[in-house]
Amino acid sequence: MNYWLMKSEPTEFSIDDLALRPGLSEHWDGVRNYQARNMMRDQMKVGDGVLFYHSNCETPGVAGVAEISREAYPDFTAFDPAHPHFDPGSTPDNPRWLMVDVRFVRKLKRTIGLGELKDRPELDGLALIRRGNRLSVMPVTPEQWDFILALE
DNA sequence: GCCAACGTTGGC
DNA sequence: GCCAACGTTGGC
Repeated sequence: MNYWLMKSEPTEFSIDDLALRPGLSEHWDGVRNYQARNMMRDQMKVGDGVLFYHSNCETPGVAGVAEISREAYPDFTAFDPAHPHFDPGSTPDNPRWLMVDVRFVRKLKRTIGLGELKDRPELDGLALIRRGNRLSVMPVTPEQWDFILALE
């Protein structure tokens, strides 16, 4: 079993939104980075743990826990010219982008802020806090997973 | 293959 | 709103 951190802007899709979805599950569209796509395609399995991270907002940080509920399949938002995530280079016959489904597990009692994560030497290797990091999907080690959730 | 220009991400 | 950092694009 693997662990992940996935970023979303809460104004677009937040942990609270996920909790309101039927079946508590929703597709995770809009990943447009090859490194992130490859991790989803090659490594993400049903049941993997996900730290739900709120980005580009008032309190950036880990806001909840989710799990992978469906493995990678074509991101259909790339096929729709009217969709903000449209990519003419991706077609149903030859999809360039993939998505997974995630299921709500729980919302944290408080958001564990980015600054707090940066302060912890135990998390030095975490991709999230590497300078200039732009991955929206990144791996988390079991040790990092336990450590972050213990901060709650 | 190089690299400048551009668009995006995301913290602040 | 600003801007640093990054990935992608495309001319050459």
